[in-house]
Amino acid sequence: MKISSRFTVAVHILSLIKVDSSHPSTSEWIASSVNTNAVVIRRVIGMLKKAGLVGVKAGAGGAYLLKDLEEITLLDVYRAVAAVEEGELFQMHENPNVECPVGANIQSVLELILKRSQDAMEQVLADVTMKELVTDLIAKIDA
Amino acid sequence: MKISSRFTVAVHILSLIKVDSSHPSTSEWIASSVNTNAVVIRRVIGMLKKAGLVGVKAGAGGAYLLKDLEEITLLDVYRAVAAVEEGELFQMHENPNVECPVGANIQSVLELILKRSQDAMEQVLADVTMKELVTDLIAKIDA
DNA sequence: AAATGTTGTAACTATAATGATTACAACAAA
DNA sequence: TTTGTTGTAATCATTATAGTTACAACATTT
Repeated sequence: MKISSRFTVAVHILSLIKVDSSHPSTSEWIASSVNTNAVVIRRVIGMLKKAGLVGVKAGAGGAYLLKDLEEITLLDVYRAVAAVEEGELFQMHENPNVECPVGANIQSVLELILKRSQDAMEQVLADVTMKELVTDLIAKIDA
Repeated sequence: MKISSRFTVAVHILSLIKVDSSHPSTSEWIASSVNTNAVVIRRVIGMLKKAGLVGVKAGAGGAYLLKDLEEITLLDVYRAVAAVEEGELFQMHENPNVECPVGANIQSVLELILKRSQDAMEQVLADVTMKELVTDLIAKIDA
């Protein structure tokens, strides 16, 4: 299974808010850039709002950043949209048979390794800020 | 979303084949240790077989290892059961609007970073062999 | 050769998450 | 007051997962 596109959509949203100042960042406008339905965008923005990353002018239209892009890591975004529940990237099989020595002990052995693996993935996200991403993005746009 | 439990089930299967030599490794027997249906086990074993990790005595009953555990990394197992299609851990949103500068360029900027993140996760799996895991497992069992 | 037990698959089911869509009340700004 | 937007509920189609039943093909044992 894959990690929900909510994550990449959220990154797109934040980038667009920052890069395009010619339009108010309404859900319709963002949806036309992402190429999806405005309600999908509103749902993701709702999650970013709960995480304190953006604010929204209710009724009036338009989302805006509440933090500097330097202060937002990709991991913050990833967590904000609950792309994966914390510490739950790998699905363990449930209730192995504890009567069996292997069944009784496999979980704890695996957990350690899988956590390391997941942590490594998240660490890469933690090391990239939205600022860096948008800088790269603008470089591409201007190229 | 989470990575399919096929992966941890597969690790359980390989471990059991190695650790428990008192029984032939039939799907029923393995299923009773994993605590699931025998057909689920057969399906995973089928994938491990395609990947060349195990052989199965058709009709007679019993799976057996085709490689030394030192030669099987967790990444091999992960790939064998197609827990995640190669290079596809993160779901990108499809068809962003190329009329929009952000939509036109966000994908390529994101791809690089997400690939790094995914590679970091897989590298941890690649660095652990089934041998190490089973050694840890036996240590727990004997403790 | 026959009986037994296992494998490999197909088919079906239930469950859950995703993403798209419609609808509409609440609200802000002009 | 009008207009346009947000927040949210409700519904739907699609997809993957995991469990289950059923059964033909096959190997081993007697």
